[in-house]
Parts: sequence; C-alpha cells; structure tokens
Amino acid sequence: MSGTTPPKIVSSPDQLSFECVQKSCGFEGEECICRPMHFHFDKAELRSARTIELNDGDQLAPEDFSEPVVFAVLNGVIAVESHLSDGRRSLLTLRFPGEYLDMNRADRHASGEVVALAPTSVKLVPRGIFEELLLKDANLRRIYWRRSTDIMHQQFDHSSDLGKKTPAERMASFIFELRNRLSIPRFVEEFTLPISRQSIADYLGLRAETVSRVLKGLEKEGAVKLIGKHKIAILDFKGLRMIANGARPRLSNHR
Amino acid sequence: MSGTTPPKIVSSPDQLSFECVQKSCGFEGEECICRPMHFHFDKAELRSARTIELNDGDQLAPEDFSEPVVFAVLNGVIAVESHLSDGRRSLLTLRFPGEYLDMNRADRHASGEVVALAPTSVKLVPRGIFEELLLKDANLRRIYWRRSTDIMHQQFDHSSDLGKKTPAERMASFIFELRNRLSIPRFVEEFTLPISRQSIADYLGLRAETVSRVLKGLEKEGAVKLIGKHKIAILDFKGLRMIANGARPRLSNHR
DNA sequence: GTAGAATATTGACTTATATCAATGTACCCT
DNA sequence: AGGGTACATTGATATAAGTCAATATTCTAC
Repeated sequence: MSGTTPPKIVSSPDQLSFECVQKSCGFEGEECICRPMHFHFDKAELRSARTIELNDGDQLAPEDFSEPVVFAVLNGVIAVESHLSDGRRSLLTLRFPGEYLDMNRADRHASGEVVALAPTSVKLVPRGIFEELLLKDANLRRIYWRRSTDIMHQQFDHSSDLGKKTPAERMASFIFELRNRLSIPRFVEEFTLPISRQSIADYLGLRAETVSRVLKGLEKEGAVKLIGKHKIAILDFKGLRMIANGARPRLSNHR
Repeated sequence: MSGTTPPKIVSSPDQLSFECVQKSCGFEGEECICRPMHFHFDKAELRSARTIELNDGDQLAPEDFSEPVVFAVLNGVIAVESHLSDGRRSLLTLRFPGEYLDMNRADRHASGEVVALAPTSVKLVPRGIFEELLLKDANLRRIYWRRSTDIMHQQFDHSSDLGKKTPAERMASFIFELRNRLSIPRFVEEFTLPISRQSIADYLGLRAETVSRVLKGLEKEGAVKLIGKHKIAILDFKGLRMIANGARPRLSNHR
C-alpha cells in the first residue's frame, strides 16, 4: 500500500546500511518486509538501548557482555571470530544490517569474540529487557521465533558448505547467501562484497589466495563478473546455483 | 539432596537412552541436572504428544512435518542430513537423548532430511502447543532460551571445527563434544561412540577412511584408547584438549 | 597527486587428505 | 555355530588446495 514504486537502482550502494538495504528492497517503513526485526528493535522501549559505533577490526569490549545481550546490527557487519591457539582464524557467523546476534558472557568465552568487519553501528539491548518485550508483544515473538529458526538453518547451510563443498561451491553459495541476506532485489545486477577476501576466506574455511583464484575461475566460467575488487554481478544465475549445489562435475579452479 | 550416591559405573551403557544418560550423571528425577529439557518435555501437557520409533537410517516422514514441530529425542540419535546433487552426504547437526530439534516444513526443504542414526524414539510436539506452554511456564521459558543459545553456540563450535581444523583436531573436538553432550561423568572412563565411522565422517567433513586413520593416530599418540570398534576411553585429557584446540604443532595421522 | 601501507592477485611448489582398491572384522540371521 | 552382509581398516596413489614468495593493485593521508 505504500505509494512509492521501487527505485530503479541497478547497483547497490557501497556503504552497507540498513537504510540502503531498506531502499533497495523497494519498500519503506512498515511496508519494508525484508528486515522485519529492525523495526521491532526500533520500538520505543528499545530506542533507549545504547548504540555502539565500531571500526573495521574493532572488538566489542568485555564490559558490553557483562549481562546477556542482543546485538542488533544497524549498519556494517559483525562476526563471531575464533582463533585456534596457533593463530588460525575463523569467522563463525556473520550478521548484516537488520539482523541480530544473541550473546552472553559464557557464550563469548566459549565461541569467540564479536568483531566488526567494517564501520559498524550496533544497538545493544539487554537480554532481560528484550525478553520482557517478547512476552508482551505476540507479533514480535512470532517474528523472533521465526527468525531464530531461520538463523539456525542458515548455520546448518553454512556447515554444509564447510563440510563437503569445494572452494568454488562454497564461494557460489556465499554469493547467494550475500544476495539474500543483504536483500538485494532481482533488478539489482551488481552488488558490493561487504568484507575483505581474507574475511571471506576465514568464513568459508579457505585461504585468501584460494578465494582470489576461485573468484577468477567463476568469472572465466562466465558465472559472475567482478567489477573492481569489491563489486560482483551474477551473470549466470542457474549455472552459479548449480555450482553452489554441487551439481557440476568439477571446476578446475587453479589458474 | 537426593539420597542416592552416584553409581559406580566405569563404562557407559551401550544403548543410548535417556535413562542411561540420567543414571550416568549420578542424579535422579528432578535432581538430574544434565538434561533439563527432557523433564519439561515430559510434562502432562506433552505426554499426549506422539512418540515415533525409528530404526537406524529411517527418515522422518514428510507428514510429520505438516506443521512446525519440536522433536524431543528420548533415546537414540537423530541428525539433519543433506545431500549435494552428486550424492555427497553431510550431517549438519546431531541430537542426543534429552535434546530437541526445532523444525518446520520450509526448513526441512532448505536444509535436509531428519534421519535416525541408531534405533531411536522421538517425541513430536506441535510447535503451537509448545509455544503456548512456553508462555505459561516461566521456568521452561528460561531453560528453553538458555538451551537455544547453547545449541547455537554448539553450531558455532562445529563451524570452527569444519572451517579450519585438521582431521585429528576435529576428531579430538568431537570426542569432547560427545562426552559433554552424552553427559558422561568424570568417573566414567570409557564410553560408546554412538554413530558409525561413516556418520562421524559426514558430520566432521571427512572420509570414513580418514576417521579410521585419525583414531588410530590418536591412539598411537596415547591420547585415547579404542576398546573394540565402538568404545573409546580418553587417556590423556590435557593432550587431547590441546589437540582439539589446535595447540599441537601437527599430528602426522597417515599410517 | 604522490608515497606508503594495506589488500589482492599471481606463480611455483608441497603436502595433506581424498580416492580407489583390497583385506579384515563384527554382527545378524537362520 | 556358520555363512553372509555390512562396516571398518589398511595400503598405494593422485590431486586439490595449502604454503611461501613475489608482484600488482587499491586505498589513505599528506
């Protein structure tokens, strides 16, 4: 019912922000269906919640975990990062604008640090306050429960990527994951890779060199087109989808 | 406050059942702290829920997903299983006795089938009924929310295993994961590997042959002892923990 | 606009683990 | 108890992706 028609954006904006995502989905305000959590985090009760600004590489401070919290990403990207004792780095999960991350001190100790992978602002809602709100608001509850299982299944998909897929297949999956989670609409052809090659590698269980080679390989295959270093366009949706699903016999990715 | 003292079990029972887990934790009834969800799934409101019996390899039937459900594992093991188009199999997540799995039809379509990896019984609670109960029961709610973030962080840990760990490190992590999730108490030395080598491999993103070799390697190192094919004892906790955390320089696992 | 630093790409080489194939062992059923 | 099937182990080999090192590109700050 919003009077506006979808704006004719063909490439998504560089800066990752909720407003951009919202705009690119073609709807506004309560009409925006792409990131439903955000609006609920924006309720009056939550407006008072502290907003934290982070730069690329910044870690959330320990004191931000002194009680269980829900982080709501307004713009940028955050990740849960873990390091093995010898320094190997993994990014266990990513959160984009409009998404949230449940954390508490014990969890953090177990699984890793929360870091920003770009200039980021997150709203920090104490878990207790959030739970009270959940109890009062059936609609929020419905959305939250729905979203929670979505997130779990995102993690499952990610495990599937890491467990048995080749680098090219992981990369193809990741490109679709980005497209979905950034709510890039159909009519947008090219969009920004919001994190560095190194971070992509650490998320996909690869080395940065391999990410480079695989991206080039996908480009040679005609599946995608790289525009500069940080933008990508999917040229062959079907082909890329097949690669992501492991349908292709094999993709020789080395040179 | 329970009058009973912990039974002197030194090896855990072969059959994976809630009663066994409960017994091996050394407490009984409401005193049993190891698997809190189970008792709540055992409430009067849920007793009416259908129980399904499955054999090793059985898939939950599509009609069991016609509405969103919570599966509560009473005994055995279930897994979410996915297959890439060329047949590669992954086990995305495991659920042991006392644990639960949220599923709905859409999820299932996205992430895979639910299968049993052993003779198993699961209680099938319609999501709607479960949510009503959650609203009424603050204690259940607390436990459920707590458990939900635990499960999420279990998935994170698993991603960390899959992303950057060597086969030996994954295996070491998995042994601890089993020990924890089966609530094997300290005084129990040996316990049963509840799933096949192939399933371990598919959960850890390895091949069955590699699992074999790695287990043998860990045994040679003196970290564990294999008793028959399905029991294992941890001999060197600290050493195994170091391997799991990637602290060891490297472990030559081939022959 | 240029210098310097950070990030990304490319190349040559190594090796861990997958693969393929054979053998061994456990378990189930009659 | 024994025969057959499924599961697990062991061995030999190939290769995908990691590693190390050099070069190129992009970004930032002055």
